[in-house]
Amino acid sequence: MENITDKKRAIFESTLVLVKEKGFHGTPMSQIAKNAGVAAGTIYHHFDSKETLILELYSYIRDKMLDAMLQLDNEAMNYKDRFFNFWISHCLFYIKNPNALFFMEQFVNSPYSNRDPLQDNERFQNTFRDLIKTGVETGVLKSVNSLILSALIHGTIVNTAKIHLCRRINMGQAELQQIVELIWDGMRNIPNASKV
Amino acid sequence: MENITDKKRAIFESTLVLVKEKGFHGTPMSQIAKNAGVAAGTIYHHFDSKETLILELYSYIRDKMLDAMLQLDNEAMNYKDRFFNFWISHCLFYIKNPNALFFMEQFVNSPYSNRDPLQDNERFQNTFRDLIKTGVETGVLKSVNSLILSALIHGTIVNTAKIHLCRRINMGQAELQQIVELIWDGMRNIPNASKV
DNA sequence: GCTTCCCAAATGAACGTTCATTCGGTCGGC
DNA sequence: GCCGACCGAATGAACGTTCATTTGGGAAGC
Repeated sequence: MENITDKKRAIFESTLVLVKEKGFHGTPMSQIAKNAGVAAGTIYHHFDSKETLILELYSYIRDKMLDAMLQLDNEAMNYKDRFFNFWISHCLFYIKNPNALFFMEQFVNSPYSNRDPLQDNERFQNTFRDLIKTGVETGVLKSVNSLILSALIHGTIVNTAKIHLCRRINMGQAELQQIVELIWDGMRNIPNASKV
Repeated sequence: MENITDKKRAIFESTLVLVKEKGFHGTPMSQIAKNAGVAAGTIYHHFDSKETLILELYSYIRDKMLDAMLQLDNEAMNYKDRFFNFWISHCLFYIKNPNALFFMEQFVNSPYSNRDPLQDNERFQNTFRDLIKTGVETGVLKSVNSLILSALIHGTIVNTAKIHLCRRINMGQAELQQIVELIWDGMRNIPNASKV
């Protein structure tokens, strides 16, 4: 029942795991091939080069994440619940897919991410940004540049997942909830807030 | 008037710039040497290997950062001011030393950072953690695991600096101040906070 | 003061390895 | 028998590292 796509996926998964463990530099194409159960040459039937493979893997992961996000989002919820739901489900996605998280983190901090226009990256960022923008415009969130706000919030999500995964700090639903509350307290607009 | 240390520093600086631009993988020793104005072999008089060079550069940067932090900290301040001062000066350090920031970010997301015990890394993390711990213990900050809190806050600092450096969002003292306020609102303990 | 010797610092061509990529060939479906 | 998918040994370039050699300056001997 193995078709073309399955082989491609095997290559993707193999690359993902190896890059997480060894970094881009430390993962030879030969080992990607071996772990994927294919020959070295086969990779070049599916991808032009190692760089292309990495770039396409990035898009692949990004799309998988976007799907997961959109599936869990519920526009009918009130804003706070939607914010919480979004934050937590996003965070849980990272926690459940550590390979994806570490790959993404390495990727965005590498020269790969600057070579490509990454234009359709926009769709991913916008999904998130729109939620924040709505919050700012309706006065639920603080009146801060929504680009800055969404980047900050995304940072807290990634960070929380990393803390959970790297340090040995037990972090269940309760702790996650505590952290979102904290983020929310920072981001939300406090009408009666006038002090020196 | 050039002594041993100057050569080492030249190698460090050269590595820092190249790693930022091209990543660990993309910076050959030969180019590090060329940009530092030394011969390839010279690097090996000062460092055992490329890995050692990277590891030592990491320590070098970390210590420079620690010095900058400690110099600006003022234990006599009241807690909130001290928190703000710390956050902002830390953030400004990153903004003024983008090469250091991007190097560190690449480093911690690379396999290098797991190979080494990094025991004296503790001293760096503790400086920050102690400030947060004090806040939690005196009830100024929310009663959350201080390890988590300090990691979260450090994340916001790094993130803010990156937003400033990567996106073209103008971010002066005023915007920075706005962001710390926001972080502070999230982290501080709100005594009369009981709601559902 | 001059010469000699010494050694650490520095050099850069050469080496051996590793790795991305290529290519001639096999196999199975149509 | 043709075609696309797949294989894996072969290739060649790039890279980290080595080493025989040069350089420069300071100490010792006279």
